Amino acid sequence: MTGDISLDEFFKRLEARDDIGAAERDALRASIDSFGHFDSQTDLVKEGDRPKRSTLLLKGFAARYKIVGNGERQISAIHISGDFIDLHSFPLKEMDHSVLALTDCEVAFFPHSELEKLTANYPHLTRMLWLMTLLDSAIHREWITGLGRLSAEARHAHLMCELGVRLEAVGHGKKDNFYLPVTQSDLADALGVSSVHENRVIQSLRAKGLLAWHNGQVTLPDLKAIYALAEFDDRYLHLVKEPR
Amino acid sequence: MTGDISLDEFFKRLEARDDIGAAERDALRASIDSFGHFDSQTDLVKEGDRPKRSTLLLKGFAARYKIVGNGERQISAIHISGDFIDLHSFPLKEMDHSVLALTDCEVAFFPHSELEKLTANYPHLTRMLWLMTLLDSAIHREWITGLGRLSAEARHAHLMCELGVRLEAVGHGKKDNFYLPVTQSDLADALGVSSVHENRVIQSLRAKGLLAWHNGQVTLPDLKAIYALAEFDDRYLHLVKEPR
DNA sequence: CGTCAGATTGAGCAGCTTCAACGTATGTGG
DNA sequence: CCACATACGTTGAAGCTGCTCAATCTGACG
Repeated sequence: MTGDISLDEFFKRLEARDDIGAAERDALRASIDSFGHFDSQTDLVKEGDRPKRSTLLLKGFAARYKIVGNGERQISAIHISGDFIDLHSFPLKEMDHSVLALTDCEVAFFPHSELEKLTANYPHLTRMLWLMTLLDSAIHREWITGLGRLSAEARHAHLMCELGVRLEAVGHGKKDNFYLPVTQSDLADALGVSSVHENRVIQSLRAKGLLAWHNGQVTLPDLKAIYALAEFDDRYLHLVKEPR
Repeated sequence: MTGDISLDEFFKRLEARDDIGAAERDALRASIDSFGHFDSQTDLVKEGDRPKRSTLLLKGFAARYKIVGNGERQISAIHISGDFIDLHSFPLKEMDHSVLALTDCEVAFFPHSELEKLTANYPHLTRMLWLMTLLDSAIHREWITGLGRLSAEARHAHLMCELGVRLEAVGHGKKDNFYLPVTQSDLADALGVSSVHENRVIQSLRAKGLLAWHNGQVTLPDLKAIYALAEFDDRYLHLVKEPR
């Protein structure tokens, strides 16, 4: 089962922000309790859960979401390989939202008891894990800005730009060309629009020559133009390697 | 200058989630470098800054915000007494947004070098500081859900409910009655609407008997009804005292 | 009394929703 | 291999939410 499984993307994500020593890598690997698989469209964790472990996404796509009163869904984050999907449940204890597998997912489980040992013995590594949750927070703020002040078209464009950069940073595809096997409905729920309108937004971007999307393969033919339309600046992703 | 200044609200905010020992309190107090004041409408930190210290808000209201291309502003968080406004700049290093004083503000500064010592010597306290940033994150997610899937009226109601609970938790007013000296424009920028529409939303809530607001004093005459309209459930604020 | 920030009002318009239908690809059981 | 089911994508038309522009009102303050 563990044959193919690697922490490559996770280490890349960390290394993109600061050096991680061999001892720290070993400590991280030793903190893993087990590996797991989730089928597409199943929940990895549910709102109200009190997980005793945190889940690192090794392979696949997942989304944090909440359901509102009328049954509509809002996605607050899309996670890719190398992302911890619920590291925050370690200090927070109770989940205030659910996480759904958008595709089949491979994961690694880190028991909170092991994470607690890390916080006692590896201060720098603790700050790096803290940092990982702060990156989620930075992305949340960017989404809030988009939802409040940008058009649906700009928001869609922005999400494509963001995913391109994040995927490239963990070695999956390029900024302007990557695999994104999710539905228009999923994207609509992330962007806060109806699936009908999301479809029209995509058509509009296609017509402008800013987006191609076939069989889950996204291409952004004119990066400069789509960055401008989306008002995208990747600084909020903090892809700067420095002592932390 | 330090005469009136106390960390009461901050300790209340922490104690609402877990016990903080005397040694931990002392360590926190000892980590303070200096105190400061900011006039209303001035920036406490600016996007792009690389602060060498983190700022704890002791008194007043502040807002994190970004400006978009057409000059519009989106507020992504409203902070009250006892909130760290840029604790995330400790691991993140660079600010990806600015923070504005909505009123006159009193603050305490924690140099990052001191925070680093805390992470080396006080693992539990470190997790509590981490927790403080994760609460911001939880609020961000709730705002995303509102911006994406609730009406402007429900969002306004939700924000009032949230601020009531948060203010009561640090000893400022009651859930249904508190002081909020900000403008309708500020709220509009937090809720992602125009100030004209925000004014109409407020009038509608007043007409329904769900909101009174004079001279900055907010009253929610029918908590149950406004919670229902806002779909407000305070679990995302994690006001549960337990070992962390 | 003039000034200014903030609040309020009206009218017309744009973005997005809703409802409903239809298209298209893939898979499945008989 | 066909009949059917299912999921996803696409299209049209009507309507609502919230925006823009512009004017007016109000209270605080010098």
